[in-house]
Amino acid sequence: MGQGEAEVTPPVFDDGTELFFMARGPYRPVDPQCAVRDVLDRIGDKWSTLVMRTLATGPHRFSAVQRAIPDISKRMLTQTLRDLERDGLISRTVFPTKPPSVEYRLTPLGVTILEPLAVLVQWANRSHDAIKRARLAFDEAG
Amino acid sequence: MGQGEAEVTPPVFDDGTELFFMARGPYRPVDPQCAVRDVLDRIGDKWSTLVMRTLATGPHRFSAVQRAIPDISKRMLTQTLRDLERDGLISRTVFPTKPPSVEYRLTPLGVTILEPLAVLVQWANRSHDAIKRARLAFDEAG
DNA sequence: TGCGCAAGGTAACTAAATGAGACTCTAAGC
DNA sequence: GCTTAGAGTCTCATTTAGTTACCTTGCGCA
Repeated sequence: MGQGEAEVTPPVFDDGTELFFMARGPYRPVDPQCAVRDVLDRIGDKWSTLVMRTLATGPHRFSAVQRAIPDISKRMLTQTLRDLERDGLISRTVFPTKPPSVEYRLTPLGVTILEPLAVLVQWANRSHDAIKRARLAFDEAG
Repeated sequence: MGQGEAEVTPPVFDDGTELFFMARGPYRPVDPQCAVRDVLDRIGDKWSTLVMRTLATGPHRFSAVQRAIPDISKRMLTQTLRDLERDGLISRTVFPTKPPSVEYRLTPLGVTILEPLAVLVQWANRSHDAIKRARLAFDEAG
C-alpha cells in the first residue's frame, strides 16, 4: 500500500441511475468548461437564486424585485437580471408606459430550474441547525 | 387594475408539499439571515461544490484534491476546506507521517448534500445546450 | 554537508467582483 | 416650476478572490 491515492474508496453513491456528478476514481481533473461549472457559476452567485425565487411567484417589474430583495443594489440587480436573461432563464418585456416599465418573468426553461433549487433549499432547511451547531463547535475549538 | 404589483400571478408551483422556496405573493422581502442564503452562500462559492464532488469519490489528501481540481490555488483550497469543515460537511484528520499528511473526507452531513447537488447537476447537464443557445441568441441580438 | 523535494500550509500583494450613491430621461401631478 | 416614479447608468470605494513567494521537517542522495 503506497502513499498514493490509489486505494481511495469507491464512490459513495451508485444507485444505477446517473452516478450523480462525481468523478469515478481519483485524479480525474475537473474540466473548467464543464456544464457543472457553467451552471454553478450562474446560480452560485449571490443574487441569482434570490431573483429566481422572487420571479417564481409571478412576473415582477424591476423595482418590485428590488423591494423583494431589499439589500440588492440597482447595479447588481441590473446585472443579475441581464445574466439570467442572457442564459434564457428569464424574459424581459418593456411596456411603453408613461415612465417606461419593464416586466421580468421566468421562461419555461427558467421554470425547470425551480425544482432542483427547491431540493437544495429543502436540504438547507433540514440541515441549517446542524450546520449552525457545527460552526459553533468549530469556533469554540479554536 | 392599478400599476402596483398586486395583480401578480400566483406561485408557479403549489403541489401541496412545501411550496418550494418561494415567497407567497409579492413584496415579501428576503431575510438576509435565512437558511436559504446561508446555504447558497456556502455551496454557491466557486470551489465548494467541486471539492465536495471530489471528496464524494472517497477521502483525499490535500494535494490529491488539488490535483483533482487543477486550477484551484492552495490558498483557495485551504480556505474552502476550512469553511466546509467549519460547517460540518467534511472532516480533517492529520496523520503524523514523515511529512505530515492530512486527510479530508465527507461527514455524514456532508454526504446528505450530494443528492441535492446531484439533482442540480442533472439539470445542468440537461439544460446546458439550451443555455448555450440562449446565450448565442442574446449576444447576436446585441 | 548540504541540495532539493514533498506535504500542507501562511503572508504579502494584486486583480476582479461588488456595493453605495449620484446622475439621466420623460411625462405626469401639485 | 418643483417633485416623483421607473428603470436604469456611471464613478468610485470596499470586499473578495487569486497569485506568488516563502516556511517547516525529514529523507534520499551525491
